[in-house]
Amino acid sequence: MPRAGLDPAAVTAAAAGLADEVGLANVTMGLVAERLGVRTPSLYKHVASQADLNRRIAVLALVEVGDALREALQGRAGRDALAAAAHTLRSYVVEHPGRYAATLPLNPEGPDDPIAVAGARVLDSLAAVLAGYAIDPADTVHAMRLLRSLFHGFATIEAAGGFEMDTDVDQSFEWLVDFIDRGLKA
Amino acid sequence: MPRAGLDPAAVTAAAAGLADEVGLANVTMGLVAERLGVRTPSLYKHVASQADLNRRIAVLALVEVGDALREALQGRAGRDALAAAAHTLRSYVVEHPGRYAATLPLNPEGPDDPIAVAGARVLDSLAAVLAGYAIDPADTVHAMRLLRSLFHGFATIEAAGGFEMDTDVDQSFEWLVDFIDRGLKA
DNA sequence: ATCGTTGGCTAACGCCATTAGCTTTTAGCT
DNA sequence: AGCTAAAAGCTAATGGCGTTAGCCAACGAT
Repeated sequence: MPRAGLDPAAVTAAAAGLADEVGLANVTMGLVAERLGVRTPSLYKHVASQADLNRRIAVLALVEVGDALREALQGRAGRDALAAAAHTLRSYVVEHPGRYAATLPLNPEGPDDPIAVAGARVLDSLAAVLAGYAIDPADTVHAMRLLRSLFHGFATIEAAGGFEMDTDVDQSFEWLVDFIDRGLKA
Repeated sequence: MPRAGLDPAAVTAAAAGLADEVGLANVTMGLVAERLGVRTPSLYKHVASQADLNRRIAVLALVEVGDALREALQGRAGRDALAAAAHTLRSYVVEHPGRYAATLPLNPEGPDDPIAVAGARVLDSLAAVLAGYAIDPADTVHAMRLLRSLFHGFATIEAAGGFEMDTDVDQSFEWLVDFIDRGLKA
């Protein structure tokens, strides 16, 4: 029988795709194997465990988010950059809820943990957004946490179907971006 | 052998306590049974399944949060109420991360689903906070979603250890409450 | 052509959720 | 007080999933 020609990246990609389709919690090793046309134990030649696979999905998601943010912020500043970052993050979570969910248990095991590296790149983009506002350097950390908390919370609740659909969620999101923009200018 | 004298509430309470101690994902039926001094299958006389147990934990947490909020908001308004609600929510999540995590998959199966009822009570308290500000009625929905997203996001990231500890998280939280207060006044 | 490495497979183990069916306690009724 | 029926516990068993061990075939380098 011919070989499947897998590698860690291919396994991670398949798992990430499944996570978006059926939810991260329902991504089973058997399901990933089936998707790849392989038997379950074969996966262990490429990833160490299910926990390892989840970490790889998280890194993939953080890298993708980081790239998307960097691209979206090209040449933008101030309110423009804020809106671009906000929409980019929300779109990513809506389109890839499973991948994104894998990033929630942020447990960097060290400073060179790939998850910490990829996470830091995302934070750099958020810092770039804040650079467009005149913020007391002592407050930038707080403003960063504000953005992280708000975007993460909104995306998570939206992905979980936590908002009543009788009022337009897009409209709320625009209102929210505007609210933050006004606040950061003061 | 004497009887254990369990009921759904006791099982739920034990499971919620374990969730706070070992994390919701690690709450196994066997662990709950052991905590209660009972064999695993006996639990099924009181709860239908593990999913049912998780929903009960979520309801418990939402009721507790709702009660805590209502009490904290007694006689307060405006910035005072906002700060009280914020601190109450954060404290609850820090002290009961496992219970709170059970509330994340918000899937109300109907308008009389206990999870929807308990959730609505929490939202009522948030609405009470906003009542202390002069907000265009058309914008209250957006402001509600702002508060939910922000508090939920902050608490979730904090509970996951997602904030670098080199800058005081308490200080960020105060800054954040102040930021929202100023914004809601404009 | 061959040899070692690599990637796939089958078989097997242990843990967990769940169900079936039995036994004993216990509350309510006479 | 004694009886009965439901409720609450137990043991045994099933099926799924993660993981490991050990075997064999494919493939790249010599």
